[in-house]
Amino acid sequence: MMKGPASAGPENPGVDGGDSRTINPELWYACAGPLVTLPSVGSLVVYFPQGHSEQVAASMKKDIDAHIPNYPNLPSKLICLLHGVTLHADAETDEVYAQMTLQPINTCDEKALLAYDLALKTNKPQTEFFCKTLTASDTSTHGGFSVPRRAAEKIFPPLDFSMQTPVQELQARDLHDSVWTFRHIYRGKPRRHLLTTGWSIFVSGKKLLAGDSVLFIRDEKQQLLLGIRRANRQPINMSSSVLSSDSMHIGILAAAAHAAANSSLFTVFYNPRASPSEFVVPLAKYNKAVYGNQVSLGMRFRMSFETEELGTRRYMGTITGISDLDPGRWKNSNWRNLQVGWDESAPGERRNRVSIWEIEPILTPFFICPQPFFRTKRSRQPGMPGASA
Amino acid sequence: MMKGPASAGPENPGVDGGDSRTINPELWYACAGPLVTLPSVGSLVVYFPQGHSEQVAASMKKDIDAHIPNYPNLPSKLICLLHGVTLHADAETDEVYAQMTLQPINTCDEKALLAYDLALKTNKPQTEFFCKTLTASDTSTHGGFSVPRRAAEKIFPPLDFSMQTPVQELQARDLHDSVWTFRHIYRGKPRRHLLTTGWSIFVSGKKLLAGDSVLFIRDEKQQLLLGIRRANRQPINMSSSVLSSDSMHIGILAAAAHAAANSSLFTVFYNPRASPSEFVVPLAKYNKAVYGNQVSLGMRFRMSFETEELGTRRYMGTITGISDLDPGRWKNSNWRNLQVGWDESAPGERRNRVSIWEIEPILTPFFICPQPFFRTKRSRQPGMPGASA
DNA sequence: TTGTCTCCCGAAGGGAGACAA
DNA sequence: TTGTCTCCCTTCGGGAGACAA
Repeated sequence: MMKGPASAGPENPGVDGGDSRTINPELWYACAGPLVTLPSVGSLVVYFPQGHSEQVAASMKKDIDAHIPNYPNLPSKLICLLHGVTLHADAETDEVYAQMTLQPINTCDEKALLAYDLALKTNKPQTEFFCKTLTASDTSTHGGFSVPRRAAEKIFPPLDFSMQTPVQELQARDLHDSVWTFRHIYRGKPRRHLLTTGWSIFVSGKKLLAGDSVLFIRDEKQQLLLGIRRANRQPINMSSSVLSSDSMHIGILAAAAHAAANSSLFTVFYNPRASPSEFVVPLAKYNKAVYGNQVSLGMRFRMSFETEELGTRRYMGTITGISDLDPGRWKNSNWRNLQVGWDESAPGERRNRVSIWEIEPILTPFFICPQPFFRTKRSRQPGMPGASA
Repeated sequence: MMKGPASAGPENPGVDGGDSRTINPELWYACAGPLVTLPSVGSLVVYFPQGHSEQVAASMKKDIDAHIPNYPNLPSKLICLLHGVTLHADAETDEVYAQMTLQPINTCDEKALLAYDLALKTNKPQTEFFCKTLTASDTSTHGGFSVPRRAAEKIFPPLDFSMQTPVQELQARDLHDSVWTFRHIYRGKPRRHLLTTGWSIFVSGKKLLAGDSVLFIRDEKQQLLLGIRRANRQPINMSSSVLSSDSMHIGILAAAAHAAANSSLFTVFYNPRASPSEFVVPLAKYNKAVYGNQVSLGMRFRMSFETEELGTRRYMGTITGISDLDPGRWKNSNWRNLQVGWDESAPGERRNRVSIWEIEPILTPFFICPQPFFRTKRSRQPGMPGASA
């Protein structure tokens, strides 16, 4: 058994510590999942304090307490200029998250805002990759990783098949720029691709379990990148010995309120896998959804969900109600104000409340708002931003 | 090798998850260290937002950013009623911390407050314990833990010395109420006490390194308790993928300000080992120190520090300056407003700024304020709480 | 095509006394 | 009294093909 020059464990060229250096965006997006996009720097976005609060609550496994003070000056949504986005990965868990710097802007010029319809360029890189959910054998202490044939052929450098048992050494970088080395061998009867030496160190290093997934990417420079996605979406983390959850929630609201009052910058962390809370939405996407669609009770729609193996699938549903999620605190918010039912029973947790920009309404010719009394009660003037903005 | 019924690892009877159940106070205090006391529930305390902020900054390894808004309505100290104290330990690291529920009280009746001089009952339990700093051999993969003779005799149940090699099984509970089982044997030539089977599982489970300490307590019910204290006081934790450090600081200040404005409850976490920031001080202790002593430049004092092995030692120093730590944000605060020099060079990090209630002034008959011009500039009226309260 | 088993053999590590600081 | 070493022997677990789903 030949050990690499740096013996066991990953080799980390960058001075990491946290993860404050540049993270490979391809890998970040691959780990984040097919549905995650981030708004472009310099674009306008809508920030929902309510959604932000929800994400923190999900991360803390704790409901928002009732005794958080109201911030009457903080609207349920803030139009912001997105000053910066940096990609990160948790040093412990590799969980991906993004830091965004936002600046609330004056919303007096509503016309200009409505006209804001920048092309939603998806700057998600498209690259060759494969993703495999780990089997019990893959994570067992006996033996290595069984590489799916097509995956090995598509992603890994070709082996020298003139050898009796073709072998090579693979190097792949993870989100922290740590290099992991694997022995890639083609052996057995019948022949198959395996990763042997180096694999178990990776599994234990990342604390992977059967059911978790690994993904390999080959980037444009023919370098291998390596990411993980954990199966159990249990809110991994902390009951935080540092800050009470009250203080956290207050911190979010007060920081946003302060920034709104002064048009100053504030910073949020967006954690795409912690909870389905895309609380920073491109203004163009928001406008298109809110002013482009007539939503009504009974309306049918499609919505994309992530599958295993990094694909997407669309499920059909029906709008069963339109109401504020938290009428006390966040009145007239568009945040998840649609109650929905689903045609199929849920693969994982299907949500029973969504926001309008998450769905694709199906406007059949025979089903354009036939029941006027189903319309939302507060008749919304088309062409006006929501009441509380 | 006889495995316990529950095979490897600790047995955890309580449904832990976090640590929300009752933590053994003796063990908590032992792990917290000899200098840590917590104010009594129902007593009055002084809360320093500045100190709280400092602790969070230390936990985040991040300085307080300049662009945190000022909270002009938030004084540098709040007199609070302490409604509740619960003891906790971090599920990951066993780091001890306390959650305190505070209620700011109206400070109009200053006379009553000054009169407040409840006896500072130290409710720290005093129990039999021993603490040993782990050697390289203790933490090596080969062999177990060498128990100091006196420690074994004082704390462990007596062995049956009629046996040729006396052996017994020990069970000890940690802060999470997990039970760890060890084989305690008296063998070797010359004879010594050792913990063998079970020890390495404990070391790896708690991620102990040479230099860390373990402590065993025998409580009044003759049960063994087991705690750890880590050597490297590196701020262990998180660059937090949940909340920006700005939001955290704002959260602290806004939560305190909101509670102060409404005389409502708020919650803080006090982490005695994260940083020397005792930011919740019994009012009696505060009053005694602030109004009982005349502090002057050049004044000599003693101050207690923790030694290894859970003892205390007092070091001598001299007051070299009296000034606000952060004159911009927290004017006229008593929080660490004394600059000090030390007679001996520091064992670990000796602090160069302390608060008056942390020191014991030495009032020599020949050294009672001989230099009037050394007095603090804003002549403090004795009998008046600090200007900003 | 690939997940699991079992077998083989080398590495890791627990548990003992020796020895010395 | 106790920290480190070394030796012994068990256990663990990487790495191979067998075999079956």
